[in-house]
Amino acid sequence: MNIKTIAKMAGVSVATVSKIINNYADIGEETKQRVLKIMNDVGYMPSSSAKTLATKKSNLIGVVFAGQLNSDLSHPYFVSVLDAFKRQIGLLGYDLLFFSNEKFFREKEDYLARCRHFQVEGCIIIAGDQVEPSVNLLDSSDIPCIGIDIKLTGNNSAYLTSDNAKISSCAVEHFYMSGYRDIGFLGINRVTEVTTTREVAFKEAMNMFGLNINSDWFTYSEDFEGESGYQAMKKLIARGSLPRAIFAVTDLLAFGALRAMKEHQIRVPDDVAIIGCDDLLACQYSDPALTTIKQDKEKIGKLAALMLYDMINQQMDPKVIIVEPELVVRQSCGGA
Amino acid sequence: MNIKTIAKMAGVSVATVSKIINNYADIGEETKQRVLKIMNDVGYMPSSSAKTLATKKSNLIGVVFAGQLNSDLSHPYFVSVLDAFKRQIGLLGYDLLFFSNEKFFREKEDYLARCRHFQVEGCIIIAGDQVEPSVNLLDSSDIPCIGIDIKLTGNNSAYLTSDNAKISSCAVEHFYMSGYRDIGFLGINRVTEVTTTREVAFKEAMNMFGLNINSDWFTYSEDFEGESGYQAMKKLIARGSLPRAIFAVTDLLAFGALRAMKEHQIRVPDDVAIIGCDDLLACQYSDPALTTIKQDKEKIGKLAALMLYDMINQQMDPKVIIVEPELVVRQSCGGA
DNA sequence: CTGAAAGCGCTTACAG
DNA sequence: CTGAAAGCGCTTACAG
Repeated sequence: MNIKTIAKMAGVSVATVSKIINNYADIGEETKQRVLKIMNDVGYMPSSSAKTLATKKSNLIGVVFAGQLNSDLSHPYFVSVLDAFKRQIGLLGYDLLFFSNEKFFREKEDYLARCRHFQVEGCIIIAGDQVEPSVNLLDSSDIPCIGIDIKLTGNNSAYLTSDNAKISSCAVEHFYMSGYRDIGFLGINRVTEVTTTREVAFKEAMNMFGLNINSDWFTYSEDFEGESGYQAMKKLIARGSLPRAIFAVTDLLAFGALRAMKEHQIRVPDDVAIIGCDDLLACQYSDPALTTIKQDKEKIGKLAALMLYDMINQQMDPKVIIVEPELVVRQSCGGA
Repeated sequence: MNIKTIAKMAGVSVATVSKIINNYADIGEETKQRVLKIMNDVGYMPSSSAKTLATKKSNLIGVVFAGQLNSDLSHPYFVSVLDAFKRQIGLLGYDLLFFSNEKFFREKEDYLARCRHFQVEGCIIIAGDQVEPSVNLLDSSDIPCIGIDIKLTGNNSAYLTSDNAKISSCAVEHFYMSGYRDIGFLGINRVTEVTTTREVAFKEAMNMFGLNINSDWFTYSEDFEGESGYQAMKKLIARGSLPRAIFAVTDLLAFGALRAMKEHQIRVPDDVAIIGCDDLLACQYSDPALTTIKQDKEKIGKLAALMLYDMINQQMDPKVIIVEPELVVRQSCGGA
């Protein structure tokens, strides 16, 4: 079923049908209704590829999970952001194309090429670590890109991130105000925009409050999984000296730490208090419920869609938007 | 940059370039290498839409979240399945097209039309509730479809689901063997393949063990969110009489129930034991850690990809595959 | 081993 | 208000 058939059935030209599909004004009302009815009756649907080929517009947004060790659909934080993004960009009429990371044309991991290949109109790039050069290529291309937690610098790029410095200072401040002075840090052994910022800011905040930075109380997990947080916490415990409070750069890591402490009969928050970051769903149900710095996933995803849309359509000047984090007090950080 | 330019640069015909791209055998090695080098140098990438238009193959798999109240990217269980699916289907060379549910051509929610529109080669359909007729249309079309937790009956469809009857009997059996006799049920107020099966099987299992089914101990949440499980549990508590154990059809609901009980100083498992279903990550960190019936998300997602691939390529006879669930014992169900 | 040409299903100036 | 025709960038018999 194609446009030609419809034209024939209606006794009009292909051009006329095309104009009706695309809502051109200069079509007789009677003709329009007649053609519309026929299309409806036979369930005609224009071919996307033909349209894309003719117009260079695909109505598709590419989603790329950047980095060697990308989070894909496995990190609850990014999934939530993406969920909000999908909802909003859907309202604006776009569908989403998830590039598989596994395989591609002649084995090359070339995002820009893939975007051209599918003629996507814009991209959302989700942060990962060890970001490949091909992401930079995409970033600096003419394809509008919106980054989540990844600093994009291209002329047609913008990015969103929580205020990561503030996240750390929030945590330290809350510890301080709750009477904690001996504060440790559970970080991650990978070079990421986000985690690096949080660690630097953590130290600055410690300094600001005149608190001692004790490197014995710093421990690092291998990746973003809860299991790795567990391992990292066990390493810290094994060292013998424990801080009274720990800031974990991510809820997932905090959960792992919680499990390690439970195993070692270390009571939270009585022996060691802990604050995470993200406000994953599971924070409400953990033992104890996790005090955390909330990132507004809903807002970030929605804003990303809106900004990308503007960049695609009105050549809006790309910007960076920093979203405010928020302290959510639960049970894992009492008072010292 | 198109095939014509490459042909001109290499001094060969467009047809020859096309054959090289598609790895035809009947091309001179020298020619081939020369053209390949040029494509590489200029970073040429064939246009997907032109290729699709010419071949009717898009290398795209559509993902549809069925149902009025679909789970989209918000239900951790389906996200995990999808994650595994994406990884495997990516290895097989496909990218994923997520249809936005929000809006479409002339406001119609017609999945089949959308699939034709994009010429997707196959679809994965994720269960939701109040499934629209348009999903049935897609199911009974010639497009290969693989369902997750949704019974597909079309000639080119297959589906995967955990053995939901067994899930319930596992739970009841474990309760029974742990000494519990007064068992309640936390279900969901929506007509879904999965939840209906679990409820029916729950009652059958209760009968099998000669246990009393007390309707006072049945309570239903409005949807799949933890918050709704919380509300449902509060309703049950308000009725005054509590069972000694509860089977929640979903971990998310169980988490909500956990919170409600904590608020009412009901100890788990001392006062009321609970078993969930899914084995979400959060089960490990909840208070207490949740005993659950695990669905093998990894396996289901991977199998779905493999089956869909076979259906697309070798016209494999569609099948239904039932995946075995597995009891995971943690702390929420001790001994009575 | 290589190429000319028709065709895939649309859109878009342009002419009337 | 409507239509003829070129063009988008590929693939694929078919001919040589």
